[in-house]
Amino acid sequence: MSIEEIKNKISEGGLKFTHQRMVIYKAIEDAENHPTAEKVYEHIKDSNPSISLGTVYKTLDTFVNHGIIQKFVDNKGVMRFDSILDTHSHLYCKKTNEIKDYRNEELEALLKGFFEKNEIQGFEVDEVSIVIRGQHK
Amino acid sequence: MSIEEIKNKISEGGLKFTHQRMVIYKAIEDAENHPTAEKVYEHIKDSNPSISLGTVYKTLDTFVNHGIIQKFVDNKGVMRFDSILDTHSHLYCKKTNEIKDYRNEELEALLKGFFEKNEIQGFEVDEVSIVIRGQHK
DNA sequence: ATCAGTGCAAATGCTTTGCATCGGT
DNA sequence: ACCGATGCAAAGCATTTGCACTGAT
Repeated sequence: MSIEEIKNKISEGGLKFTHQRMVIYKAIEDAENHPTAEKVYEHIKDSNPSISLGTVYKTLDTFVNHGIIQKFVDNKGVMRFDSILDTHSHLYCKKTNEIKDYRNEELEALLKGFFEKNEIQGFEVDEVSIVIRGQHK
Repeated sequence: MSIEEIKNKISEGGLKFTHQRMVIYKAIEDAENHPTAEKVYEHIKDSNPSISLGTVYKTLDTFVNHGIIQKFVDNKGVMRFDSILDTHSHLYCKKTNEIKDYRNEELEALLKGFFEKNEIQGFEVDEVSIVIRGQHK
């Protein structure tokens, strides 16, 4: 995503465009494996030593609340951030603790079909996601 | 589950059978919505004021390591405990933060079939679980 | 009697909060 | 200039750890 596009994305909804937000957004977008707040901080602090960890947390939170990024919890209870907004599944590696995307249209269609046919009584389904645990070969 | 059965379950694998372990196991089994360590402690402390929160944490951890119970992380990053060991999905309620079981054989068969047919390259799948987010009607 | 289990308090790790200062609009 | 964004440090919460004491075998 270009700098202009990121700027527009941040500005939508009345957020101020700042250097910190630019850098933090790029860090999430560049990371291939959904980073923690700490990882984002590690990644940016060498070239931007003045950005504080607190700002990273606040900024990530702001982005999530404005629908700019998503967050979820890993199996250790730590928050992970993701610039991809549409539905996809995650592969959790027991060895390395990495979390990678898994996209499969057939699987998504299968699940969508199932929950359209089978209502859960007394419960309104918003989203369904899959957690695949295992390890890299 | 009877007291004798719980006693056997705990004794298997060389664990000592203690009053604390009995009480903590029963608290998990009785709870309909996967409790946190804190909730287990809340539930037992009136009738067992001498059991400390630290012991609840250690005991739950021991149970998990011996395959007596399971644990998972909720969407706030807090550990939840579950006396049911076989595969099942969870319903997360956005309103109440409750987590309920959802069991559906067709869904489990569907997923099992999918992952038997579709290998994920470079990744060995151990278990697949579904997270259903929504709210009670 | 032995050694695992327990209680308590201190420590840890991740995240949030308060508040004074800074900077984008 | 205004008001939101930032930096820093302190506080908060869930969980873990260390260690002396207790109790099941």
